[in-house]
Parts: sequence; C-alpha cells; structure tokens
Amino acid sequence: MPAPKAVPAPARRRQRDATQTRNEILDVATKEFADRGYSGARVDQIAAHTHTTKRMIYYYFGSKEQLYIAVLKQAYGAIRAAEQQIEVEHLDPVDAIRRLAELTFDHHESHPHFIRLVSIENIHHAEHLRRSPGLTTLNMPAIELIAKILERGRSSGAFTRSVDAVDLHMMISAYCVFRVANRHTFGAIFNRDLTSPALRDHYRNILAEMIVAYLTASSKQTSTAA
Amino acid sequence: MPAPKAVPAPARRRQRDATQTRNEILDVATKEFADRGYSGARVDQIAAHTHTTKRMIYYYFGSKEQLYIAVLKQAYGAIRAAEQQIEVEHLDPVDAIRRLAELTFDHHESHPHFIRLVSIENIHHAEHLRRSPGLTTLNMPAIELIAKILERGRSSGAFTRSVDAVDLHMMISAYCVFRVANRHTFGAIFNRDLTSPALRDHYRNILAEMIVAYLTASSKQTSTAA
DNA sequence: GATATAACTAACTAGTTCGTTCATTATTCC
DNA sequence: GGAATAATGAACGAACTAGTTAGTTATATC
Repeated sequence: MPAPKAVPAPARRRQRDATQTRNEILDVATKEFADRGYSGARVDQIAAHTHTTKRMIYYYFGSKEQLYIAVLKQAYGAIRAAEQQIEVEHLDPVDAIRRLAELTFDHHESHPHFIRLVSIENIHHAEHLRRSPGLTTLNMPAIELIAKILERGRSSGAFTRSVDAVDLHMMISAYCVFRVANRHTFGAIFNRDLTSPALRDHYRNILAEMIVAYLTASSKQTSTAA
Repeated sequence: MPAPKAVPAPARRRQRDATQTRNEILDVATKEFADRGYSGARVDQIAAHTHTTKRMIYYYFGSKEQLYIAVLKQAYGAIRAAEQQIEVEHLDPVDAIRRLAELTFDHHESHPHFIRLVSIENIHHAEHLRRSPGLTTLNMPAIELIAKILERGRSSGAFTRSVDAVDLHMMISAYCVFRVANRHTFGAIFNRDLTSPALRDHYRNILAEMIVAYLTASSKQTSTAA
C-alpha cells in the first residue's frame, strides 16, 4: 500500500505540477496547431499562451513535431472514446443508421479543432499519423457498429443494398467533415454559412435522409450503364 | 577564335519572355503551395524549381502572399471554366443529375492540386479568397445548372423532394472533396486508398446512386421525429 | 547602330524561429 | 534536515526565410 495520501488538496494549484503543465501545453498547442497549421504554428506563441515557458515544451515533448504528434494522438483518442459511447443497438436498422449519422454530425459539429487537425494532417500526407503506431489501429468501433447495423438491415429486408461498412462511414464522414472543414471557402463563394446554428437541423436532416434513402432505395434506379 | 556562333537557333526559347516566366513561376508555385501549404511553402524553393530567380517572383508578384493569391485565382478560374463545359440539358432529370455528379467526381479526381489549395485556404479561414474580388463571384454556373435540373425533375415528378441547388451542390462536393482531400488520413486509419484507380468506378457509382436515391426517394421515410 | 526599357541576376539584410545552455527552485525520499 | 531529483526560467544562438539592393543584359523601336 503506497500511502493513502490523506491530503485534501486545497483547490490550490501546486506550484510545480508536471501533469498540469503538460496538459496545459497540450491544450494550447492543440488550439495553435488547429488554428495555424503545422508550419504556421509558432512554438513561442504556444509558450506565450501557457503559464510556463518554451523550455518546458522541449522538456516535456522534445520538439515541435513531437508536440504536434502528441496533439494528434490526444485528438484522435478523444474521438475514439466518443465513438465507444454510441448506443443504437436497440433501434431498428433504419432508425439506428439515422441516429448514427446524426450523432456523427453532432460530434463533428462540436469538435472543429479535430477536423482542422485532420485537414492539416492530410496536407502533410498523414506522415505523422502513419509514423505513430497506435494511431492507425484498424477495426475501429465505429466501423464494427456500422457493420452490425448494415447486417441487421439486410436480413430484415429494410436495406435493399449490400454496402460496405467502411464505405458508408466514408459517406457519412464526407458530409460531416466537408461542412465544417470547408465552411470558409464555401461561405466566401456561396455566401452561406454551413455551420450557422439556424441551419444545423436542416443539414443534419439532409444527411440522415440521404443515407437512409441510399440504403433503402427501391431498385428501380440501379445504373444507367453508359 | 571564339566560336563562329552561326547557330540558327532552332525553335529556341526566347531568352527573355515575360509571360512564359510568369507562367512558369505560377505553375511551380501552384505545386509548391498545394504540396506544402502556405506557411510550409518556401519562396526560395519555388525559385529553385523555375528557370529564373527569386527576384523575378517579387518582380512579377510582389510578395509571397500575392503569389499565393495569384495561384488561387488561376486554380479557381480553371474550375469555373470546366464547369461551363458541362452539357446535360438534353438528358432527363435523373440521368442529368447522375451525369453531373459523375462529372464532378471525375473533375475532382483529376485536379487534386485544386482540392489541396482549397483545404489550405480553409485552414487560413479563406482570408485570401475573401479579400480577392472576382473570386467570390456568386451565381456560379454549376449552381444554375443544378437549379434547372432540379426544377425539371420536380415538375416531371421524377424528384420527390424540394431541394436547394446550393445544398445539393454541397452534398456532391462533400463526397468528391473528402475522397481526395482526406485520402491520406483515411488510408492510414482504414488501410484503404480511396483514390485507387481500381476503386474509382465503385466510388463514382456510390455517389451517383446516393444522390439519385435522395432525390427520388419514395416518401415513406420522412423523419423519425425523435 | 543608338537608346530606352523590360527582363533579369547574384549577393545581401533584417527579422524570425526552432532549439539549447546554464543556472535556479521546488519536491520527494531517506 | 539534507541529498537527490524533477521541474522551471531567462537569455542566447545557429539556421533559416521573406524581401531588397544595386547592377547587368536582352529586346524593341527608331
């Protein structure tokens, strides 16, 4: 037994607190990287926005790149954790997939930082993601979930197509990610704020309708085989 | 005797050619910016990949930022020009919208540079796009085209929903852009190359089916109004 | 062929940026 | 309480980078 540590921890921040310092750096770095991109982010800026100094960034993370990788890891970890929470097994297939799409939509809506980091990582050809074991874990829970719903829908006859789970995930993600990631150029060109709160329900519903329509389409339109 | 120099200069490039130099800089800059992002791009690198020098970049474009804006302008111009070429008025509404989706798909497939520039511009909150008059021209031809098809589909009864042209454009773009823009992270996580030539027809068909299914869905699934 | 000017070049500068050095202070363990 | 170790800070520097200076050469025009 390593001491019960009966200290009441008096709401006071310890003068030296490794994990808190580390976490603060990570949080500030997340914002800076998401905001300015990898090359655009400035280590000095990150330091300036913490209660500590640049020296600590190098003490804890070693380099700008490793800090960025730590930020990526944390961001992906949060998303995976959220995916684990999705509970739609009790719904019938159509409602389940609709619910899943809506939850994905809401989740992206509330995590713009994550989406920006993903965009940034794509600009860099996912080189950091690829080099980080643990981040590329396949068999994500979200895919397993979709696969199960698709299977149920197929056997119940509710879904008229055989659809691959990863493909469906891509269809849903594409819509959700685009709306957040490309809102600035889209807004500039079409003068429409895709992420305006007033339009949120509208766009969430379109997504759900689109996915359900695709899965349940009557077979009349199959392919115009040019 | 220092060489006769009677060479007839056969189809020789002019030693001084303003437009060619300018265009070369623009082409090289497009690649550099698309490849490394705005902050990641190096003016010296761009100069090194041309037949001219860095001074010429400043001679013709004034600054890194103005060069970047010129690159953006050219890229958007090319896309607009391509959109003008789309000719689907002779097809019935369902085939027309399917064709439009497929053409959009193919167009994005063959212009990854443009998609990367758009991603990069979004990282920068579209600040350059917004400040460039002429780039934010509304009433794009693509939207007009979609609006016409939607109208025809509605009145013929082929389409069962009232859909906004900009929204439909967004749905199509989201799918096409995501597949190209996010292929690296998607590939790293799901071990699937979305842009693999072997899968191109597969993904193009999914898009077309999805859009057509949405527009022609029988009204049974409207909203599970939770 | 002389002249004007557009096109061009090499080398440089001022400022930035990542990363480090060296010294100091708090905390833990005995 | 004292030693060992973990955490911290101020200032520095080497390398890089956008932008400039000062001068040169090709081309068109007369």
